[in-house]
Amino acid sequence: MKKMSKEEIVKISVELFRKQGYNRTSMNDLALACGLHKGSFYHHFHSKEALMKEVLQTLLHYYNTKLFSIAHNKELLPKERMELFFKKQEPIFTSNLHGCLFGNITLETIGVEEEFRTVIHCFFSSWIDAFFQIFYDDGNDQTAALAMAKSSVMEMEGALMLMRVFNDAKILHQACEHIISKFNHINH
Amino acid sequence: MKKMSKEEIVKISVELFRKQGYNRTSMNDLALACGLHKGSFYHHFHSKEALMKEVLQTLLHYYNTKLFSIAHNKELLPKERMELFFKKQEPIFTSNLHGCLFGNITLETIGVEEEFRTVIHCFFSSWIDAFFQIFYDDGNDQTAALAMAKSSVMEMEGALMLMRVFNDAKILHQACEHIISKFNHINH
Amino acid sequence: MKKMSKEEIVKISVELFRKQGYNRTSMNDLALACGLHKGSFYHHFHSKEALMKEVLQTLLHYYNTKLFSIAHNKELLPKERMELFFKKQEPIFTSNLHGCLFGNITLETIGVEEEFRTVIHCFFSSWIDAFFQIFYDDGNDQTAALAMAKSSVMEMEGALMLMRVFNDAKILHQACEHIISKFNHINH
Amino acid sequence: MKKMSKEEIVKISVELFRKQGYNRTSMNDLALACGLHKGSFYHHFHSKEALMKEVLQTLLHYYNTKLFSIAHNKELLPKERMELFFKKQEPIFTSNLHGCLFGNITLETIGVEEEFRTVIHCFFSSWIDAFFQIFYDDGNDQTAALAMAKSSVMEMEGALMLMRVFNDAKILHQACEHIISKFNHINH
DNA sequence: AATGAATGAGAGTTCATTCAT
DNA sequence: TATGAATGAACTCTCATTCAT
Repeated sequence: MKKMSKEEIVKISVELFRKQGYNRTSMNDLALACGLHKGSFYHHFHSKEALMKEVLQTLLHYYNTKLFSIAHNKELLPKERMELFFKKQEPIFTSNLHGCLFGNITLETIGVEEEFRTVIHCFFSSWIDAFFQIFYDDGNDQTAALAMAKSSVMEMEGALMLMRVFNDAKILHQACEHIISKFNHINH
Repeated sequence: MKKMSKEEIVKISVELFRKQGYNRTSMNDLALACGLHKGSFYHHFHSKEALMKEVLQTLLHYYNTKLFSIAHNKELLPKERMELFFKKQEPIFTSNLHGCLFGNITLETIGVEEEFRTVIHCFFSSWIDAFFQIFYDDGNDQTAALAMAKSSVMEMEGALMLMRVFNDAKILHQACEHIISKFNHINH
Repeated sequence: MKKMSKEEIVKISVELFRKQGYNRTSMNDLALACGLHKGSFYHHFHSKEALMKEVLQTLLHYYNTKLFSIAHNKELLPKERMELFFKKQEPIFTSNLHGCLFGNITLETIGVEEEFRTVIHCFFSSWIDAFFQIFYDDGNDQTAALAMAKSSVMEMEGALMLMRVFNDAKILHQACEHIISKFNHINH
Repeated sequence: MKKMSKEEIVKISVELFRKQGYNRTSMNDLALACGLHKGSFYHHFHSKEALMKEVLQTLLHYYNTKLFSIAHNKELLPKERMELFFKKQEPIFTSNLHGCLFGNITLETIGVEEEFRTVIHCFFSSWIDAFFQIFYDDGNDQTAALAMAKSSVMEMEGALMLMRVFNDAKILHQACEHIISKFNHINH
């Protein structure tokens, strides 16, 4: 009788969904990975969809508090915040070369599963907001900062895709450096 | 009795896979969309995987000849080539806001279905090659041109992702403009 | 909800396979005969082939312990052992005139399904071994005893075939008597 | 455009059915083996069952005229007839170690496909009749000759089964020799 | 005749979900 | 709360058969 907390299940589920995607990960896969039986899963989550939603919300909360919050830390210079952001993000996204769960499941689900759209939307909005803050504080005007934020998020998600295609974590690293290179030198 | 050619089936399949992804598109979905019976599909393709491979290869060939080839057209200025590329690509990628099939299925399948990796790999390599040619001809040195090419492809794939998340084709358009803005003014 | 144990399922499956053969018995047939749903079968056996293997192995074990073991019972005269063997075997093989599962599926599967060959091989080897022991103990030398054992097994399998063709259980009975008639009179 | 006569198709079908059995041999398998397309098959035979019936009838006729007829050739001694029978039969039954079509499909179909029972019945009756004739002419009384005939056919069918299980054509050969050894020495 | 496309039933299998114990 | 058995829908795929060309 293994007692599993919701948190542990969510943690393990993140990893499986991140690797295999939403549809190719069965409830059985998840249960086995948790050392539970399929049926036991339904004591914690009443459906696969509900589990996924909780997974995404937990992850969003984690990103908000651990990563995106860095952008608002006025004790650091904008460039320093970005560097810290990259430093903290890299081990998460490159682990096992499986990328970012949100990115991974966005294109798989967005055309079919409306239920995830809201969380996904929030995730990307928060990320863009975070980068916007950094670029704005770096002296760019609002429109410029927003454009830079969006384009940086895009570049990172694109980098995560190419990283998995080419099996090469350096691709993500270089994208980060490219973004860093956009910062004003005046500030330093 | 409706007669369907492989080409027609592939065309219709592209659209369904593009919208719904690989796993959520069943052989039945595809058959119905073609006005055929489930079993009739296997007259043309011996498995779903084989169909998908043919879909991807056909599409890759299409991109190579219709889009990526533009990059090597020396009769146009580099920037003009890029503009033509964007002009031709936009209606394809934005139609129904379903994005780019390759991008859409990459993150869904790459961790599980090894069989598609090669075509996907080719697609991204060809795209990067094409952009490299343009940036190189625009006067950038090899390393710079390659970096610009990669980062542009990433930005576009990221833009396609955000386009679908935010239901807004403008996002892709702006990414294109952002890339165009990187061109040297000297050439013009 | 009807609960079915593996053993019960195997028992029922033996009967169906014995009557209809391997290929003409569908998972649906088996499920219905067990009062289960097609899909429920896969809770117990992960494939039809796996089910069949278990069926054959269970049956082989049954034959080894209940029938072939008689051959080694030194408390009985060789001829008595053979008579006991025939007495015990007859109700099994003649029930519903469906013959012997191993014999029935050997010629159906041996040219196509390599997976069953090993168990089938074991079955016939064990049977020949058993008869060899009896004939050897009856005073025949090794080569003679082996030849008699083989030819008796062949005659019985042939009899089982003709029994089903002619719908007549007597055919098997006569084959048994014919084999009994080979025993030395000296022992008695 | 390959023109195939019914005879050629039947010949090829015998081989496939002999190896793979009835149910595991698809119309497609047969068509391909004949260098035809599935659809073309139905110009010659209106169903798989009809094809099989014709295959069995053709084969029965072949056996009747080429093999079983030997038994009635009064110019030869009974034992010589049996020897000739075995000589002619052996290459047919041992080729590719696939055995005898009738034997191979009897146990697969007899419990399910009533349509083949009659031909199968005829085949075995003819065979037993032939052997009966030989043993009767060898000086055995009617009941003895019939018993010997039956038991010889059984032994041969059993030998064919074991031959395939043990991948060893010698098994059939030894069964033939065993049968030959039953002949009266007085006649020779 | 031969072809190639379509049919439709059904096979084996997977899977999210339910529920008695 | 955990288990293990059952469910039923859906999925991929096979196959005998049909039929216009």
